[in-house]
Amino acid sequence: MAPDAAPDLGMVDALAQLSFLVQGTLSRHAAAQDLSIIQTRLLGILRDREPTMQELARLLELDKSSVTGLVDRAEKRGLVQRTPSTDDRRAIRVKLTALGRRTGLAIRNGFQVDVALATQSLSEAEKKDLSTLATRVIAARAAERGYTTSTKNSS
Amino acid sequence: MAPDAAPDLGMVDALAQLSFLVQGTLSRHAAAQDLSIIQTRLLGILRDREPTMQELARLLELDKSSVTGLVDRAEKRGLVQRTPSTDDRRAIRVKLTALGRRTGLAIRNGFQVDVALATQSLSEAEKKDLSTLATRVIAARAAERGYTTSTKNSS
DNA sequence: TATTGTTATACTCTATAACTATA
DNA sequence: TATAGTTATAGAGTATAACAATA
Repeated sequence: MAPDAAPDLGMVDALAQLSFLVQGTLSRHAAAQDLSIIQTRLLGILRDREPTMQELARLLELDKSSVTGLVDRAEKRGLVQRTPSTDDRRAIRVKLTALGRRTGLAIRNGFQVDVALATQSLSEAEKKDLSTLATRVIAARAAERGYTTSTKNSS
Repeated sequence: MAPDAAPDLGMVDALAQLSFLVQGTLSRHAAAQDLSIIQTRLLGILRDREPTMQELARLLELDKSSVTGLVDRAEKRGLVQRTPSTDDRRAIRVKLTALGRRTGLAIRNGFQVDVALATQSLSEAEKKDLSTLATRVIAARAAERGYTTSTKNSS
């Protein structure tokens, strides 16, 4: 049942390769809904936010003009909606439509199955360790970027 | 020194968000060399291989026509080189140039610094745990895809 | 016939620069 | 003047379909 001990790749290669593995998996489930990774990420970010275009640009680390196109395409597909901001007449807020929320969930559910498969060789304790350690790395980064406490986003 | 306990995001969100964090970091160091993530990944894969175009397509999970363009642009910049395959006159092999190897290393070195920063709040034991667990997830996947033992690639 | 690689084409994604409207 | 957002433009990255050369 235990094949060979995996020689540790070291933190640098392990994190890089894991990120490619995860992005590939996410990409396949996004493609099943005819969406790209970045569109999927947009849906994930909007899951619990209604940011302005500028805030979206900061969250996605994209230029504001890139966000315009991204939101254009998502809106054309009925996944998100632009609404005027109440307090600043220059700004607009972007929010999920019901379809956008459903689509994001469908992708997430498919991804979840693959995550379970990918981690099935780990014990329950090891799974807990992995998600906890990953969470701590993310939280440290969020703190650096000045996010307030528990910030759920992506996927 | 210990801020708040990070509430565990769960495996699904933790892996997805970590992958975006890592890709963003990698992307910034790639951009410092005026390269994209996918070009950087190409350099990483070629670090210890001289695959044919078709093998490259499988490794990158891209269509062969996409790989043609990718290698075209890398070759134009002097990062890789096409050489005819000795055993099959239809096939060609792609390999790194000295510049390609240097550039890949420069990106990797920059990335390594950020990885150290991102994980500095973990104890040495925790770092070891994280890289080991990540390695095991990668190894399980590699086994599924039929790779032979220790396969170093990416970054 | 099947496989390897390229070309033609179309679309998404991205940044830069210039613009409009509001602050 | 500065900020929020869009438009125009150019280029990378991607897939599909059709092709040439070789197996």
